[in-house]
Amino acid sequence: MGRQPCCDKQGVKRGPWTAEEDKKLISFILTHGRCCWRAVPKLAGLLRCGKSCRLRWTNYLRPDLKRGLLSTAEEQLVIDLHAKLGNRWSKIAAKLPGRTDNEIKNHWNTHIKKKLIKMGIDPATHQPLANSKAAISQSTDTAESAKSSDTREELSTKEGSRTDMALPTDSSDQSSWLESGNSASGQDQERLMMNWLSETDLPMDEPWLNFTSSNDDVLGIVEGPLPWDGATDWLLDYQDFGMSCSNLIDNSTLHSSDGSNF
DNA sequence: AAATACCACAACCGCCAGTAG
DNA sequence: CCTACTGGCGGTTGTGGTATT
Repeated sequence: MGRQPCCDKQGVKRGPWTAEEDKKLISFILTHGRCCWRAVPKLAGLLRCGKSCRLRWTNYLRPDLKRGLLSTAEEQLVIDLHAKLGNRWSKIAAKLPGRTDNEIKNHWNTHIKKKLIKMGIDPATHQPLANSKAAISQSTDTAESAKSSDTREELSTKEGSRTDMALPTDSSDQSSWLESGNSASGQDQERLMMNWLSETDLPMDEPWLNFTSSNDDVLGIVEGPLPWDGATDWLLDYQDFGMSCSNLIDNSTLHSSDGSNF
């Protein structure tokens, strides 16, 4: 039988995405919706494999993504869900709007795991570790966690007030926020997007022109440092719409062939 | 100031499930 | 039922940035 690789590795670019590649991918998906990922790189003029495009989109470019550290509420939710679901990161991520499985997985491995161990809780079973000595030996094993995680926890506590902005602390607010998907209604989103596109005159074809943002942090969705440089600040405006991709796809001229959801 | 260690997270890899033909 | 193919998932790695020595 044998399985074909997702792409032939020859002539396929790997490694970090450039701002220009991001723009191409976003522009393509905004104008055409999400068709089969295998075809995306060719149609969008990218030297990437489809899988790489899909990952980049779902983990990084999707406009409905929240960025920044997980709030304490989100963190607690992750712990609870992990206790029930285990390492089913995509299922966990589905309960945290604006968060990706990759992001949660990373956060689990780098922060939560250490915290739990330090608290004497086995992150795998969520049961108390056999004894405190084991806990201590394990925690020393995990990156001398006491040394650094203390300071980080302080930091994260401090930053909690900042990151909490992304998730309303009031539970009723939160539920409505969750239901709404932290976004405008579908029609509004589309209208906003089209207005924005016309106003900003975002080039849909190459060459990519300078496009700078003057409005950073409108809805508090975009937080923390973004990996792209100033030349791609336009993404901030783009993300600020908090729009849902599915609406775009539903209304796009080119319908998704697989019909799957985000 | 330079070297080294450590951390966070973006990206990749390999596998699996679903499905069309 | 079988095969080929795609999208998605979870584990792992690579790399850039930051802290420490």
